[in-house]
Amino acid sequence: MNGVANLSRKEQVIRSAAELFKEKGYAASSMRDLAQKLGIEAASLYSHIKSKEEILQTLCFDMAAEFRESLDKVEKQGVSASEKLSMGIIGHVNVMARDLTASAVFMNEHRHLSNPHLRDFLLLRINYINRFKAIIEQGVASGEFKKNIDTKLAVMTLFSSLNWMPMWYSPEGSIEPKELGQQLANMLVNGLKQN
Amino acid sequence: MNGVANLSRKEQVIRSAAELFKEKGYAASSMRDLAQKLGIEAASLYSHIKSKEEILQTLCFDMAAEFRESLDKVEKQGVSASEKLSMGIIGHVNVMARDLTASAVFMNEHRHLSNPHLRDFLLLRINYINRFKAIIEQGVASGEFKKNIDTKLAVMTLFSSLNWMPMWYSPEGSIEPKELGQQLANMLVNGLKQN
DNA sequence: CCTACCGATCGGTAGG
DNA sequence: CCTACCGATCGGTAGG
Repeated sequence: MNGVANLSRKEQVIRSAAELFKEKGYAASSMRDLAQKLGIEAASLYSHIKSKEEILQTLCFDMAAEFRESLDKVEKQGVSASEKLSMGIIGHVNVMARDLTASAVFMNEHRHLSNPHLRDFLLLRINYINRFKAIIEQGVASGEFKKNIDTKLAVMTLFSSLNWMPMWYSPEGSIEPKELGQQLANMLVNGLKQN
Repeated sequence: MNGVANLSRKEQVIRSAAELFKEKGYAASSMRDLAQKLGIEAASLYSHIKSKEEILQTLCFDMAAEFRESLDKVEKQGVSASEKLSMGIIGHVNVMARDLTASAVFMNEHRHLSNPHLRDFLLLRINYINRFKAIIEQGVASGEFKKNIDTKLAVMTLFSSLNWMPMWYSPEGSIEPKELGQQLANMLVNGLKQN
């Protein structure tokens, strides 16, 4: 009946759940914990959501959609592979920085999705990774990147670095999201060593 | 009474538990799941272990000790900072490759330790990370690494890359542990770009 | 959003 | 290593 208020309350539930899932993990977070965070009874949660897993699905697939949109824009740019890779990294970091809590859940808790959701999620993820891999391969083909790199290893290393970020990064610290993305891109593309 | 047989059986329990914890996560793994894997009743597990958490403690602190020993050896070498960093990375990868299952648990499930174990674990980890950070700082001071890198960011990126490895690496694949360590070290120190 | 409640499952113990 | 069992907690429903 009250669509707007319901939506807003549902978003509060999802937000609180994300914080809880990030902190304790999905499986160790109980609906009673979540209710307590919101100051209501556990049974009352079910007027806003259908199930515990529905919350996880929302968090995971919403993040996946944002990552995809970010990469869509980058692929349209007519720039070199190394620039494209940098832009992809910066875009990925920006999406994460917009919601570090949901990003952490996306990365660490997706395995608790049941099928067919888990399967769908993993397909989205492998697709996203392969699009980055293609950019690296273009860079190898064009001579921008080293010929002897293992592109699968390179792309997995890249994603590892990016995906752990929500676990340690705090926007209150010295470095801002925009600069973080640029530093990360620079480090992964150019390495630590003085040329 | 039968010390050797007991120890061996206990190790089987811990090994199976590690596989389960890696696959489903600690909180979502039940002692009944574990018992089933071993073909015994859940209650029988408790003649080999004191509690579910004792298994997690064993896995986490044994891995932590191996990482520490590996880094001890590297620090004794009288080599340049970039060589030391490469050796540290290769050593870390070697330790992980020796037991990918325990490594995954070490990385993903340590947060389920209760205090004071969790606190102790986090102290060990921050100490290990700071030793790597010191190597990077030496490299910056000596001019081997770029002056403008954020060393905290660099070390967190390094560990992110390393720590996700057990999640995607399979020794049955094309690349062997030794080469994986070298490629990883090369990528992080020198970057992807052609010099 | 609440009270009252359900069946299932949890980690673990007693006693052999 | 087993049978038998415990109190606690789980996700979720009925009915208001």
